[in-house]
Formats: sequence, structure tokens, C-alpha cells
Amino acid sequence: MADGGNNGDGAGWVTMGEVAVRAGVSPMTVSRVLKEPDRVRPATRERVERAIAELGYVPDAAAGALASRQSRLVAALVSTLAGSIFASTIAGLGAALREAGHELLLGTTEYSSASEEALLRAVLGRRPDGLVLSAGQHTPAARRLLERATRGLAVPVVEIWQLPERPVDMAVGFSNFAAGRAMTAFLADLGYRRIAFIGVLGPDDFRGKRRHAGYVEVLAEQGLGPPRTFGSGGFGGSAGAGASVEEGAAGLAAVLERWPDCDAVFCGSDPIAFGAITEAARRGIAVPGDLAVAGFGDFDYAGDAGLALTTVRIPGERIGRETARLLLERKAGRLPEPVVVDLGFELVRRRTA
Amino acid sequence: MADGGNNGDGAGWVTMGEVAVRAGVSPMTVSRVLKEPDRVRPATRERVERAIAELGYVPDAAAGALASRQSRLVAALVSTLAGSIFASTIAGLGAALREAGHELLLGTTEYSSASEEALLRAVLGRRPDGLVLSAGQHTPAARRLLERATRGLAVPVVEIWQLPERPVDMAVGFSNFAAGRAMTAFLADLGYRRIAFIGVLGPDDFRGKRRHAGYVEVLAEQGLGPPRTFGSGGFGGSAGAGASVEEGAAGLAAVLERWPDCDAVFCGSDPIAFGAITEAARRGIAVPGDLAVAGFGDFDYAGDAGLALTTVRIPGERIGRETARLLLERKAGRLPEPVVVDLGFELVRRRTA
DNA sequence: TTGAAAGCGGTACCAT
DNA sequence: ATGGTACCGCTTTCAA
Repeated sequence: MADGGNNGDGAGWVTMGEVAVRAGVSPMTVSRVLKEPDRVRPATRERVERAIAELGYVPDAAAGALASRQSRLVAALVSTLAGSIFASTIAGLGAALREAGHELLLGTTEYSSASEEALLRAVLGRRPDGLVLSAGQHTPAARRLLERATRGLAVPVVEIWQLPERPVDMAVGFSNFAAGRAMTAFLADLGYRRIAFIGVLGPDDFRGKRRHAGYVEVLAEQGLGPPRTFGSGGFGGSAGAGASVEEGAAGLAAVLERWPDCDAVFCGSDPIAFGAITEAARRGIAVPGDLAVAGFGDFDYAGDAGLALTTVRIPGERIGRETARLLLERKAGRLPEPVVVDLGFELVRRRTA
Repeated sequence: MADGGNNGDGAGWVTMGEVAVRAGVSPMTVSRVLKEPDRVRPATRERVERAIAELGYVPDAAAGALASRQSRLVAALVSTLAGSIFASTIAGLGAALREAGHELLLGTTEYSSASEEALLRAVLGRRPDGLVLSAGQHTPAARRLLERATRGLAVPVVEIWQLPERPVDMAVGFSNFAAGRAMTAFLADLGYRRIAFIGVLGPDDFRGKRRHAGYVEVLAEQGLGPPRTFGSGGFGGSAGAGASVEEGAAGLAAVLERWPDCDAVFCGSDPIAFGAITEAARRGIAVPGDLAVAGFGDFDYAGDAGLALTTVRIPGERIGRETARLLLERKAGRLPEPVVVDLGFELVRRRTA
């Protein structure tokens, strides 16, 4: 219906100049209508807005970015999307950014045959206004790139999820160590004395190791004997949750063989806990009657209608939104200092412990 | 260590011009080293490459996009990241794109208070080389935008997951209808005669409705009586999986009340199946002894170490990679015709049916 | 309140 | 094999 009529080449995008011609103004005025409507006389503004609508004009963000030196792009690099670990965080981040007129560039390192450096390089080429990293995965080459990028805070960085001891810049998340402590202490308070731990403790998975360290410390403090740990090598990060379920099953079998008297198992993740519970059922072991099981993550299926798992809940979406907030604040010139935000976690007691 | 030394302002990025100066060549030669290395004499190329490394030069993609009219960006708009429905598809898509030098721009419509149109508009502003849509969610305003964008195939579009009857352009996925048929027929072959269906059949969730339609058709064909359907209103698309688990539990309760004699339940999704199985356990109903349960999706926890759920597996990652392939082929000028790729699905028999 | 000119950092195209 | 020049579409800056 409403069609410009000129520009018959078909595949082209409408430019600001074309809008300007149609509205009988200069391109600058069109630009102002878009960015600072108040500085344009209402009558003019209206004509321009009509031209924009009629032509279906959508401004070219790349051109805008080049001229204004603001990409309005935030890049998030996470290890994986699987297992819904980061899903809610990414969703929250994306939603908050979009509300502020920014877009989310997503990179996952999971299947990446290419190095983390290649990903980072590609992403930095986009000149993002912010960089979100799921911490603890920086290879040497990547670290060098990162340092160049953040030199003088050219690109603000937020490390999410696990709070790093020495943050690159800002950080939003929680302490896996504290969470590991909290759940272990909680189990101890419940009266369990022989608490085992099943988790992925491979060389790369330093988050799991932090949770485990918390577990070990509480055991020592409360005189609950030496740790009963079953740690698989794992694939680091957050390998497929399906694999974790199997590890949980295998882990419980191993634990029961070595420590047949144990009365509780703290699992490093909900999928692991799922596997452990399945294995317990297979052996006729009542949960929590004979054996209590606790998880970590509060995944979708952990609720009362599902596993009814006692676990630790991480405020994933809030981490995402808070990350967006910090990035935008920093960009706006407020918040010049690096900040570390601990959003904590929540113990959720259900029926397995 | 290796630092350019000039350009002391701190927050700036190294430009191609600076690299050129350092290497003693023109910017064009630097550009060639990056894009068509073969057309540069090895000695020159080496000098340029050294300059690039020493300066830590990362080309500005926005400038490149503007000049070349190629953003090397593919935008994917999905309803949600939760429940790991699209996670593997997005991961596969992103990985395949990156291998070809493209980046993934992600948009989710889930929490979006803004309309789908706003999202689409923001994304089109980036002039993506391709658009990936989880089908069936186009509002009128969005559809108009889409049509403008795809007019003359300016932006190739791939609709994923559910194969649309009238695709906008290309499509990669499977038929929910066929999948619904297949699982129902499979249950019938197994000897089940009174098969119920629990699913989300709200106004928005036309995918679930397609599966249900397949179920209904097979029932009729095989003379298995009228459908025994419990359909919740749902939130359309793929609302939180946690909610689905509860729906599964509630659904089974409702089904058993209305049709106490039923011997199998086909659930519209794995989370629903999870809830149904939980509810069955609560009632002392043996699965599959007293009641068979089948799901849809083959989520992480559906495996043998977990639910051991009989379900339908969708090749999520392959959908992502195939989507990338189509987009890149089309861009390369091959594949001028719209294509629809049916990647099918797989029946996975485990222990619940 | 509006416009003209000069880039932003690359690439296409045509010379050399 | 290499370089010069003219843009890509927008914003910044300054002038009117």
C-alpha cells in the first residue's frame, strides 16, 4: 500500500537520505527525530515520522556505530547453553539490554573447534560496548587479547556466575565455595553425619571444585570425618547434562561401595543428583529414608512435581539483569569503579533431604 | 612486551591505517592480507602480519560491513532459551556460523515486554545476512516488517523446528504432526489400546496442537476410540519447563479421573511426562506395568540413567547446523530457490512404554 | 530549529 | 603485486 515508489532496485534498504528527501528536510533532521525528538519542531518531526513509516525505514546500525563509536552491542561468551545453566541468565541479560536499546551478541565455546581466542577476536571486531564472560576460562592467548581490549576500560567486562578472586573488571554472581559450605552445613544441621560428595572435579571445572572445597571445610569444622568424595574427571565447564546424570548414577554406586554407611550425598549439580536418585531407586534404597540426596542448581525438573530435590537455587535471571545494569551504568559514565556484586544463592529444602 | 608505542591515548583501537604505516604499505594491502592473502607477495604479507600481531590489531567489523554491504551477522529469534528446547539448535547454529566467519545475534521473545516488532526492527537494523525464526509467531506488524526485509530476498530467512505449511522462505525442521502420529502408532503397536494425551494446547502453541492432531488421526485410523485429551491452556510457545512438570502431574490426575481405564499416556513434552510419572509414583501406579508413559523431546534427563523415558528425539543441533549451511549457501549465490529440509525425528524406546 | 561539511574505518574498483 | 580514490550510511561539529 504505502510504498515509496522510487528506488526500484528491489534488494536495497531505504536510507536516511531517502527519508529526508521525502520529508523535505536534511538527513540531519531525520537523525535528530530518531535520537533527540525534542530538538525538532513538532510539525517537522511529524512529517519525518510519516516518511519513516511510509518508507519502512530501519536505520543502519553499523553506520550509526561507525559514526558514533558506539556499537550498542554487548557480547556474552559462555561455555554452553545446554543444561539450561546459563539460559535464564542470557535471557535476563538480553531482555534488559534490549529495553535499553542494546543487542546481544552470543558466543558459546562448547563445540568450538576454534580457540577461545578466535571467538574473542571475532567478537571484539564488533567493538562491543560490553563483554560478559562466564568466568575462569581464559586461555593465555585470550587473556592477552582481553587485556588489550580492557586497557583503559575501553570495553567494560563483567564476569558472571562464579565470582572470581581477581576480577578482570566487574563481576556478578555468587560464591560456589559459600554455596558448598551452606549446603553441607545444612545437611549436618539436619542430622546427617556421613555425608558424601559426588561431583565433576576435572582440571577445568574450578567452580565444582570450589563447591567441593566448601564441603570439605565444613566437614572438618564440624568433625564429620574425612571427606567421602567421588569426583569424575568430567569435561570441565558444563558438559552435557545427559552425561552428568550418568555420572551421578555411577558416582552413587562408587560411593556406596566405598562407604556403605553414608547417610547423605551432596551432588555437585542437579543432573548428578538425578542420576544418584535413579541409582538409589534401582537398588531399593529409600530417599531420604536410607539416604538423603541434595543437588545444586534448582533445575526445572527439581521442583515438587518432579524430583522434589533439596538443592541450591542460583538467581540466574537476576544475574543477567544485574549484569546489564552494571554495563549500562558504566557506559553512562556513572559507576567508574569496578564492582563485584554477590547475589548469593538460596537453599531450597524439598523432599530428598 | 610487543607494544606499538605510538597512539598513547589509551582507549582507542588500532586502525588499519596504523597497521599500514607500521608495515610500510598502504591500507589496501593490509586489507588484502586479511581477505585474500594469496594476492599479496609473501614477503609483504609477512611484514603486514607482523605489524598486525605487534599492534594487536582487530579489524572493525562495523566499518567492514558498511563498506562491503555484508554484516556477517545472522540473527536468530527464538521464543525461549529455557527448557533447553532450542539450546542445542542455537549452539549448533552458532558454531557452524563462526566456522564460516559469521556471528550470531540472539533475540528471545520470552520476557520481552516490547513487541516482537520492536525486536525484529532492532535486529534488522543490524542488516543481518540471514534471519532465523522459530516459526509460527508472527504478529501482523512483525509480518509486514518481515515482508519488507525479505522482498527480493534481501534477507534470507530460515524458519526452524516446526516446518511451516507456507514458509516465508526456507525452513529446516520436522513435522510435529508426523511425530505425533509416529509416537501414537508406536504405542498402538506395542499393544496399548486406551491412549490418552496430555499437552499444552493453548491458542499460541500450534506446535503442540500439531502433535495432538497426529495423535487424534492415528486413534481414528486404528479404531482406538475417541481421543482422551487433557490440554491445559498453557502460555503458548514454551513457557518455563518447571510449569510443564506441574501440568504433567495435574494432567495425569485429571486423565485418570476421567478415564480410569487408560493404559498409556502420550505427553506433549518430556517435562510433562516427568510430571505424569511423578504423579503416577505418588499414586502407586506402576510405569509401564499399569500405565505406559511417552514423552516428546528427549531432554537431558530422559536418558537411561534418569527417567528412562520413551520419547521422540529431535535432532536439535543438526537443525542448527543445517540452517547455517542453507544460509551460507544462499549467500554464496548457490541455492537460489527456497528450500524446505525435513530432518525428521527419532523414536526412542526406553523403559516407560 | 535546521543544515553543510567532514569524517568514522574499512572495501570496491580502477590504475599503475 | 600494490596503491589511489571514492564511497558505504550515519553522526559530530559548527555555522546559519
